[in-house]
Amino acid sequence: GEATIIDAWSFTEAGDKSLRVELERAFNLTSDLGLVAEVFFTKGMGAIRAFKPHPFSPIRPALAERLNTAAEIFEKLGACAVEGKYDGFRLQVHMSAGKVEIYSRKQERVTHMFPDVVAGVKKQMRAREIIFEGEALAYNEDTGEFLPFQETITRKRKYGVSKKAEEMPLRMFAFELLYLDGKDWTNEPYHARRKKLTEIMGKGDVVALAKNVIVKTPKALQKFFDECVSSGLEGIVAKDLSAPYVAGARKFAWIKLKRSYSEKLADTIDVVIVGFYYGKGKRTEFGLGGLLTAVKAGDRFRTVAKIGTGFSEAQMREFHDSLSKISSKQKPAEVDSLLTPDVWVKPRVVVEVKADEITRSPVHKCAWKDNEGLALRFPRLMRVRTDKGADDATTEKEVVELYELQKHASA
DNA sequence: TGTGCCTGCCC
DNA sequence: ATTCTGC
DNA sequence: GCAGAATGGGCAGGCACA
Repeated sequence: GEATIIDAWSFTEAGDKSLRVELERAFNLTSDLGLVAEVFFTKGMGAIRAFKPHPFSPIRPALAERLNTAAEIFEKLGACAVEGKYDGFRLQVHMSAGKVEIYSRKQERVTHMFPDVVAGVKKQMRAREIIFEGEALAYNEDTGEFLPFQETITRKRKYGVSKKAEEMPLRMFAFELLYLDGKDWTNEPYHARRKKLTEIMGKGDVVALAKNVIVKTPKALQKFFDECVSSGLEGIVAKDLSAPYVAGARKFAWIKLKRSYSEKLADTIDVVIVGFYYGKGKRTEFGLGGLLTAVKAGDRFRTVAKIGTGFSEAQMREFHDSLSKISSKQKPAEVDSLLTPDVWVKPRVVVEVKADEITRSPVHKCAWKDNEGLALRFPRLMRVRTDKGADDATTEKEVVELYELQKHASA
């Protein structure tokens, strides 16, 4: 990847990797390897050290690590800032001389998809030149509810943009200021970035500041997390008050805590394996890349998720061996599935799977009705339930109940 | 014109 | 997105 | 600790084909 290329440049000049960090910073601030190369080879390291972001070159976004409890986060950061985590898509907005461009998390130009955001930014941000970030999502003004990610994502489109924008206006929750009127803000501490962002935010319906507090105790952190979750957010992101904005890195300056990390707030269900896939790359050697799993509905087994993560290499070998022994040439008669695994398996083995939430599905047969079923979002294997048989698996009815519960929980 | 399959990008 | 593994 | 490589659900859009 880019790291290898940058290392190579460092070698040509210094004979080792010593220039890597600075070259990488230049790349992270512009997402433009060509530009970094040109500057490096024509002007040298002095110009690389002087690199700063500028409008219309997307900055590679800072990323967050994760921890599982508020206590662990506080141990790591001490007193810190905490922001609500919104379940939409991340946008980086650039504005200069009245022109606005919007970039996605992967630095794609997505301006044309969000005319409503563009208009809101022009109207609300009191700046000549700015780069800032936030999360955009669909929002119901009347009920105050956020729409599920599945709805928000339909705004990511090429055609029918203005009609869709009218039907489903977005709201953008801003959380980072990176550049303002010629000044690079990425090296400023978080508290300064946030203060400045607050100062330049004008009133309006589109852009708002992300919910934010400063906490001085683990208890306060936990309380804010609970508030966020009960108001329908995914969780929180905690930030080191004195840390700069570290572009393109997963540093412990940002730590996320999602509601699904907690045992109590996650959906953990027991599913039956009905098939498996051989897998690609490294997994070829284990003979298993993933599992097709189902819940129980009377005498039937209806698919609810594929599981492709959470097992160790040893576990993959074990699954391959044990499942091969109960394989079936064809789909077992009692299984309802639109998907075809590489190997069908008699529904016998139960595994515990964790998921962030339950979503409507066009491909999974659980609770299938009117061409739509239910599926798990972010399914991962927790453990094998050797103590359970197929009859003890979670039922379709229980999944429906969890789905209903989840809908009402976010009010 | 409509359907199904595949890809790329969101998470 | 989550998770595991080699470095 | 970090980077890389496996993998998940699902959306819009492109393309082949009926």
